[in-house]
Amino acid sequence: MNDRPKDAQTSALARKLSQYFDPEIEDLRHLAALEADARVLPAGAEIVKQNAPYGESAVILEGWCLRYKLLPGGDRQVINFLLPGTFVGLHGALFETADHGVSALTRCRLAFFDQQTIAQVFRARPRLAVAISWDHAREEALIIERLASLGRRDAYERLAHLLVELALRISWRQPAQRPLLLPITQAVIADTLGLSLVHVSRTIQRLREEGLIENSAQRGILLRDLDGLKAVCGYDETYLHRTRLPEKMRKVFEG
Amino acid sequence: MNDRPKDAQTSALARKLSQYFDPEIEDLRHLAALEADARVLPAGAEIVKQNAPYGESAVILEGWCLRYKLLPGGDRQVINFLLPGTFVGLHGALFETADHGVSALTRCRLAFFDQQTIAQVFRARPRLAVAISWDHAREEALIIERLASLGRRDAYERLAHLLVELALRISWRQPAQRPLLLPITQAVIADTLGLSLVHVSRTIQRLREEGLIENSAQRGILLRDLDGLKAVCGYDETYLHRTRLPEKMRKVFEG
DNA sequence: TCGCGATCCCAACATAGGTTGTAACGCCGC
DNA sequence: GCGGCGTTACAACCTATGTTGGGATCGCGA
Repeated sequence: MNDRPKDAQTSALARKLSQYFDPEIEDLRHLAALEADARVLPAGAEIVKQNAPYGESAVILEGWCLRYKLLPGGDRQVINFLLPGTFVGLHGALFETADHGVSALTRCRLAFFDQQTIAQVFRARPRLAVAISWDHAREEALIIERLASLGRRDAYERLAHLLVELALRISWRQPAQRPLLLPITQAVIADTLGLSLVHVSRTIQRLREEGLIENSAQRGILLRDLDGLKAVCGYDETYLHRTRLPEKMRKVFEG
Repeated sequence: MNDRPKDAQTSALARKLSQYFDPEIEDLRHLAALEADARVLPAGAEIVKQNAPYGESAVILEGWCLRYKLLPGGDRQVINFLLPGTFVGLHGALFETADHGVSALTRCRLAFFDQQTIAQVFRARPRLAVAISWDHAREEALIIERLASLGRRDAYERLAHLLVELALRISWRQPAQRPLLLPITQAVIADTLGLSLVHVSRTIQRLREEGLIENSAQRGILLRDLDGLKAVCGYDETYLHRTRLPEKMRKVFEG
């Protein structure tokens, strides 16, 4: 469903939104305006500071970021993983203070823009506003699925589910990429799945013994048997919503 | 901050969005168009069916609804509680199939509208589109806080946190309402907090023994000591975002 | 009036997962 | 080469929570 020719030069943002609709030249021009001010950040850099007033908003051009929440006790709960083409602090800017933080998981390239620019985009291209709402709803679906994981799956299933989800999200963007190596540490996994570091280690060990993953190589986790992992957690990818806007809806919103 | 005079006749939706900005007459007229087709549903009615194509969208006029996800094993994970003034299936309509269900928790009055109508509203009143995005971001913040609860709080704190959150959401809408009686069963709480029914019962008992709550009366849980409950979970209400759009942002988006 | 389903209570037992502690390995700056 | 830091491995023990099973209460429809 996503096999139309793609320009390798296209920005990640445009590529993502074009999963939703066919952007016109004018749309692409406005998206490009958002991506003018690119900066490189090292892994671990803090992009949005929790409990501080919101600063600038940005789009991720390259690399992974992490949204997380710090709790009174000092614990950290990872909310979700942000891949290239994702906004950082777009909707949050509508609030006074940030109720969560965002940091760079890997080395990243981000494009910062001010609110004037995005407001301008919304006014000039209402269909982009709808596309961005659609994208927001899709990101929310990921968070909801994680919620269901924490609530109703055990550590073994949770881990398998997370690994499959990340693998699908990556390989959807870069179908060619092999092997499937995820750039995450066990500490990040623990804070994502609501487990202790030790138990993550135990559970990874189990998956390894069963031949589903491997992590001897370098940093990161190597997925060896994606279908096996899917079977472990009964993976159902409906929530990823890997489809375009239904034709019926398109007519309504484009009309 | 929210003590401007309110017309009791105003719809819940208009009241909610006016926490965000001052609607003009024209805005209210368009919102009213969404609320024309009101229907009453009994408690337990299914509004959105998981795994089925999306049907109509709606706004809640009265009563509480429940968003939930059914997992392969038959477990249910409650996503969040929808109060009057909340949309049902608004963004979901942009997807092909529903990845979660919505049902009426209490007897409800809902106003259904078709996509043509809402698209029309967005075109005619862009500021309403922004207001609705703001509202969406606020609902998402609730889900994220729940995620943090499931990941990093124990049963005792989780329960206290949920009770405080619901109490604040209700009493914000109806400051006068006393006593604070929540219309939820222990089974719903269990499915919300990722606990077993039995453990919810145990934990409620503990809160009762400590004089924080009471549930002898009728159906539901009666909150007796809100500050005590807040202390139990270290409640920080930042994530509720009970503030209006920052002045700076207002200028940008209204300009 | 009876019975039935939903809700809630309670106790005994089982286990998933947390906590603490130790150790090995690779990477990087000095 | 050394030392420190981040990451991972693994074992012993502990506790929060799940499971099972029994029973009480209440509202409501037949």
